[in-house]
Parts: sequence; C-alpha cells; structure tokens
Amino acid sequence: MVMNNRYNPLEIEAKWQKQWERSQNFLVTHRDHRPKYYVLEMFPYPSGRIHMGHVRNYSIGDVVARLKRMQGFNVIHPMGWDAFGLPAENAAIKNRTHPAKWTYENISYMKAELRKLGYSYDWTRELATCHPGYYKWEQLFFLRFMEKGLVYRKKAPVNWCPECLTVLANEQVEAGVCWRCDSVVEKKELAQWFLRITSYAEELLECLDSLSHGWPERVIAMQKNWIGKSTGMEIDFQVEGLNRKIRVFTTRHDTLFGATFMSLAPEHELVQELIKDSPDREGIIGFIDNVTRMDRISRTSENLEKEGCFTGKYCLNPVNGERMPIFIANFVLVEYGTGAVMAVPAHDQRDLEFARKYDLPVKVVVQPEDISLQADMETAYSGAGTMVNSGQFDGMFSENFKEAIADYLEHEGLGKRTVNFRLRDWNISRQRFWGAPIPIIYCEKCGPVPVPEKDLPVILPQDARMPEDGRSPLPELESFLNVSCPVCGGVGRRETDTMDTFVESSWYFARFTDARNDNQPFDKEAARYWLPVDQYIGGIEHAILHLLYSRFFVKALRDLGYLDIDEPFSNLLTQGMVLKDGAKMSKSKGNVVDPDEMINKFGADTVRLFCLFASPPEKDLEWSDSAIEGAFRFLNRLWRLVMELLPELRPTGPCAVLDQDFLSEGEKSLRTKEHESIQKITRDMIDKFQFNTAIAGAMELVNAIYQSKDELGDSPNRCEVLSSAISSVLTVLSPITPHVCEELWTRLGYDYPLSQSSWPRHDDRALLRDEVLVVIQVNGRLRSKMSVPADISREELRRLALNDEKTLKHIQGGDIIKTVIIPQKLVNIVVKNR
RNA sequence: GCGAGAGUGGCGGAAUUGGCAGACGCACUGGACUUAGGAUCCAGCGGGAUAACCGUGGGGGUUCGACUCCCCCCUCUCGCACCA
Repeated sequence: MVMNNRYNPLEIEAKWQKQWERSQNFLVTHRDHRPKYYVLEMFPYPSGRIHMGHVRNYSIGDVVARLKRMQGFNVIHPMGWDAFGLPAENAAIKNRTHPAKWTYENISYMKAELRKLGYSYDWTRELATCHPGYYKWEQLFFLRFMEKGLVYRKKAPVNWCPECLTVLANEQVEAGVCWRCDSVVEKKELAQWFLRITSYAEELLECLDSLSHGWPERVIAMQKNWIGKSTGMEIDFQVEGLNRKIRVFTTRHDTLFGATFMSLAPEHELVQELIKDSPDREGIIGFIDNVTRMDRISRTSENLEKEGCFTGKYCLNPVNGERMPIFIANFVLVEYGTGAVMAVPAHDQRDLEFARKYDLPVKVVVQPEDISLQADMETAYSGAGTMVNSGQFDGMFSENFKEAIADYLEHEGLGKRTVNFRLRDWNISRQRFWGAPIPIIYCEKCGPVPVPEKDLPVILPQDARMPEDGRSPLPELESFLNVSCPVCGGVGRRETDTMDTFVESSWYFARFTDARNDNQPFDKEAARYWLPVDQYIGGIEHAILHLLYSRFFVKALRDLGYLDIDEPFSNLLTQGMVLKDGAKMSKSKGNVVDPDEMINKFGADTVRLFCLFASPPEKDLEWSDSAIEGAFRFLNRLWRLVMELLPELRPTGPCAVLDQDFLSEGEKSLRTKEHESIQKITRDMIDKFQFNTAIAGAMELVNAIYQSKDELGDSPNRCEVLSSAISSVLTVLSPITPHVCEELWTRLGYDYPLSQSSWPRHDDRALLRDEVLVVIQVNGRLRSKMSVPADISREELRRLALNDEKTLKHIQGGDIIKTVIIPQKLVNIVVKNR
C-alpha cells in the first residue's frame, strides 16, 4: 500500500481520531484515585468557523491536557459553546430564521472542525449556553442572588449602544465606545437589573495577591486598576443659608484647611436647588446642558479645558468656617465618589488651573522641606510636608496630621473614614432577544416578582420572529408576555430583558464538572473534586471583563453554598494573537489564513506543530506560509526516519534500560543525547510551558538520530539505542502532534497507545559523559576549546589550559595574575601586560 | 502622566538564570543525486581585507567574565487615564 511509505496525514489523522473516540480515552469521572487536573480553554462563540486564534488557543490547551495525562493526572478537558449573542440575531434577521437555527448549525460545523484537529476533549460534557438545560440554572442563580440581596433593580443613567440597541456594563465600554462594535456609547435613563459585584470589591482585590504566582502580572494590575480602591474620608460641608450639606470624598483630608472652593458635577443632585434663584440661572443651565450632552470620550479627555460656573451659593469649611464658593465644574464626575470635590488649589493641579481661571484664592497648607511654596505657584504641590495655615495643627507632619484630622472630624461628627471603589455594580439587563430571560414577572399589584423556582426555566420562545429593525421581539410577543402573577394570581407581564452574555461565561467552568445534571446546576461532590480550574488559557482581551465577572460569580456561589472555592482559575495563561503581515487577521484586511485549508494541505499535526513552535505561547505569533512548510518538512523527516529503520527497531520503550558499560562510544553518545533531550524537554514543557524550545529539543534529537544511524554501522547495541531514542522522540512529541506519533508508535510494534503512556524519565547516570568540552578564555575572551576527561582535577585542567597552543599565544608577554576554573565548563586566565 | 511588557542575524526566535551569543526553524548560497526539482542529502550562513577586532537599543558601572546584575537615557507595544 502507498500509505506504508509516504506520510499521509489526512489518512492517519482520521484513523486515530476515530480510534480515540472508540476507546473513550478522554472521558473522565470524579470517582478516581488519581490526582485531578482541570485544563480549560476559553470556550468559543459559535460564529461560524474556527479561526487561527482558536486553533492556537486550543492547541496549547490540548498539549497541556495530554501532557498532564501522561504525568498521571486525572485530566478533565471539556469544550462547549458561548452560544448567546448578537451576531445570531443579525444572522437570523438576514436569513429570516430563528437565531437558534443559525447557532446550532454553526456549533455542529465548528465541532467537526475541532474534531479534525484531534483535540482530546471529553465531549460528553459539551454544553451550549443557549440551551434551556443550561440557562435554567443561571435563572436559578439569579433568584438565589436576589434572595441574598445581590440583585437589585434601579433606574439609572446607563450606557446605551445605538448600534447594538442595548445597554452595556461599564466594563464593556472601552474608552467611550462599545467593546463589540466601536459605536460611541450614549447615556440613557433606564430601569435595569444590577448584580452587586461591589459587595465583593474588597475581596476581589485582596484575592489578587493569592493569584500572583499563577496569573500574569499585567492582568492582575489591570484588575487592581479597574477595582480602583482608594482610602480617604467623606466630609460634610454646610451650605450657607440653606439647610443642606454637601458631602465630598477626599483622600487628602490633610489639605482640608486649604480648601477654598467647592466643585460639583453638573449632574449632582443639589445643583438644581442651588441655582434655583440665581440671577444667571439660564446661563448656568446652558453650561450644564453643554457638558452633559458631550460624549464620554471628550468629556473625560485630559485635554478638555477645565471650565465651570459659579452657582451663587457658598458653603462653609467645617474646620475654619471660611466661606467657599460653590462651582459646577466640567471635570467632576458624578459617578465617582460623591460627585463633589473640595477644591484645594495649592495641592491639586486641576484645582489650581481652575482657581487661576476664575481668580479664586490659593492657600498653601502643606509646606515641603526643600522649597518654600507661595500662593503664586505655577504647579500644585501634592507631596507630604509640614502643616501650615492649619490652626492648632501647624507644624505637624502632614501624614500624621491626616490621622489627627480624621479622628477630629469623626469625633465632631463632621466626617468619617471611608473606602471608595471605582468598580460599579454590574448592569446585566440587555434589551436583546438572544439571551437568557431574566426570571421576573411584573404584577400590577405586587410589582416585580421572581418567577417561582418550579416554573424555571423561563424559555426563550421558539416561535419568535425577529423584527427587521433589529429590536428584540419579546416586548411584543403576547404569548411570552402574558402570565399571571405568582403571588396574587393577578395580571402579570414578563420581564423582556435578557441577561448579559457574560453571565453565562461566569460559571460554565463549574457546569462542566457535571454538565448533564438535570436536577441541579452541578453535583457538589463533582465540583469539589474538579474545581478550581488548574490551568485556564485564553486571550488577554478578557483581562477584566470575563475574568472579573467569573471571580465575582465564584465568590457569590460560594456564599450561597454551591461552591467551596475562592477563586475559579489557579493559573492563567494569556496567549498572544495570531498575526499575518504584522496585523491581526481580519476579513477587512484580507489577511485571514483559514485553518481548514491548512489542515487539508498539511494535516492537523503540522498546523498544531507550527502554532506551538513559531513562538512562545504568551507572545504574538506571526503566521508564515514558508515556516509552516518547515513544520510539515520536519514531520516528513521524522516519518522517513522511522520508516527507514522500522525493520530493525523494537518496542523497547523510551529511555530503555541499558548497561552503559557495554555500549560503544557512539551508542553511549546517542543515549546521552536522548536523556539530555528528555531532561530539557521535560523542563520546557512541564515547568515552563515553553513548547517552542521543547520542539527545538526534539528536533535536535531527531538530527542526532539521523547522524547516529549512519555512524553506528552495525555496532552491537544499535537496535536498542536507536529504538529507545526514537521511542523517546515519539513520546515527547505526542502531546503536540498526537496522530503521527501514535501511528509511528504502533508501527514500531507497541501494543498500547501513546495516549495512555507515561511521560518518560531520564536517568541521571546516562547524562554523564566521559569527555567534556571546556572553553578556555584569556581575560574573559574565548581563545580555545579542548576536550578533557570529565573527572579531570582542577590542577590538571589548569595545566592543560596553560599549555594549550592557541592559549599560549595570548598569554605571551604578560603576567598571569590568576586563573578561574569552572569544572566541566571553562578556564579563564587573567593576564596583566608587563 | 501611571501601570505592565519588549528591544538579540535578512526573519521567527534560543541562551541551564553571571560562563562558547545566535540553539531550533525559515529564507538565502554552494554542492551531490537527478530527464527534472519547489523532493531529498551534504556543506555554509552576525559584521569585517576571513587578520586584528567589532557585535544582544544607547551610555556608564560592578565582575576574572555581563544578553543576563546596578545606575542613567532612547524607542516600541499593550492597558488605564481629569478617580478628587
């Protein structure tokens, strides 16, 4: 048969994929004596086709899964579909069909693509988040969250994407534009459902420390930044002539004596009352309108000139009673702190600019040591120093004064120490159809009422027709809307908003532990055994969004008694992007490389090999058509090597036990290379996930075998040494290129599959060489090399080095000051010229 | 501005963490085998008059010895950014 001679990837790949499926090798249960290992890749949105980014992501994950299996772990490696989302609705409108149809068709196509790549998934755990059997439990969690006070409904100005026709959470607005479609986000006043993620702000921040070993530093930094904890005080300022107080949040209460005016956000709740009888009311309202109409990008731009207008009212500084004019300022944000800022122009640059513009007083209260600050300063001083102009506190160090004034204000009831977070509650209402319905019924009498647990799931109607204009059909779908109130039996109407799709991805990793459970979200025992995820792999784009939401969900589910872990993902690998011609692949740029095409041309093993070899996992990978041919060439080379030697090879196993003393020089040298390679590859693969260098190591070993097979001639242990080395190559490459390795392994005569073999262990004794190459330097410069017995004494090595011909040339005419000797490595002779 | 990361041949990338800079691969050059080669094999491949020497973004320093450690500077990528 032809296939006996030539490497035919498509044929052997189909064969082994069938074989693995039949043997059910990758199916696991939690009733197992082995230690568990949970490896998970971020599940895909079923957009239609797998792209190279997926291939890279899932290839890395599959290597980890196969590797850990070979190391003796009970490995769970599931795959599923993040199946709710807007593209399905758009496609449904276009094709005049239901989003479910498009979604399930995509899933089945993409699943076939994944199968062709030979990934070792436990497909019995497959899930699609759009299936009622999945989102039923999500709706249950919503009810549980509600009971716990973790869900509330609030009318608030929210982020509205005019393109997606729905609201967005704060995390989903990036620099003022929609994360999905880049439209400029607008503000809209709507009643929405919120998850109280802020209750966990402190813990979400603190636990980041426990992740510092397993997570990339920059992801941790981004999350810290997003949570944005700052410690300070809330202080009340009495409004003059009005029975009102303005509460500010400040981290610089040490500068309180220097506060000379007050700045309010234009949206601040007191503004309308303050300007009620102002003679310039019209002008002020005009100013407010101008500011609030601005989009978020320009409003929060640092270049925006600081502007404001005087309300005509004053408030009183609580510590010195000074009158402070109250301004409305364009740079004060209503959503941060209390929406009001005590302005201390001497010690805050923004306040200083504002004060100069409106000719407001500047009062220095913190005096630095080196220079003497004057009120006519050009830049504000924000450091520490000695208190001045601060009454009886003058002379204190500002950092100490901070505590003193805090005590004083708390004692007088004028303020209190607080912690402020940048993190806001998570708005999960979406005005979309293709999402999990929020299980709420609005009753005319009882108000919003939770759907009783026994009525779950609230199923997304199958008969919905998508309106052409892109809106959700739910608000007009009578069959869905009409329902009686579960409390009073009166007329009720269902909530028509669906949940943010990030809710589904916040707990899917837990559902994987028991994906077919019809009675509960997952069995507690199964979850306890499998969770947390030991290795999570995905793109950096979810550094905040998905990873923060999932962390919150796990903590909330823990407190509800469902889970007993604190964090979902112990280790996180953020893989780099796949680029072509230096840019991210995209249809518009026309630089897309289709995985299917590559698999058909070279086979899955080559595609996998290239993805792992071209670059370390965290770095971006530049696609190269000629480099993937190189990967294909290597597999052909490996194939030919085994085919050529096949008649004389035996299934000795990798790192076969051989008595060193009976080996010839050449045999010993190949054996040493084999064991060195195993050592290096093990270190690279297992300890560092550096598959690119591991593959390089395997290539070196293949090169060495090619050389040895000719050099060894008919030496007595030729068969054993070659068989062992080749078995080793196949074993260590098998997580990366499983099909070709299994095929060659079988042809070698093994009667058990590689996928059920153990990872090889090198023998330290095999690493010992009789002769080692030692480098000779003179004054740190390489001058000569020589091969010496490995156990040579230092003195003997020194003597040999000093008598080396090439070395002597560079020593002549100088005095030898000293020699540095690193055994088995180098000799450095330090010479000083006479 | 703040935070994280990077800078090494023509290219992707290595370097046991202070000890032969450029592993492995791509591209390229020469040769062999060939009707043919875009298959395969062998050899070469940082620069340089193939000699000295110079070379890991630049400049200093520590050291017998620095891609690696310390100080200063430059460039690039990503994230956050009027956060009170």
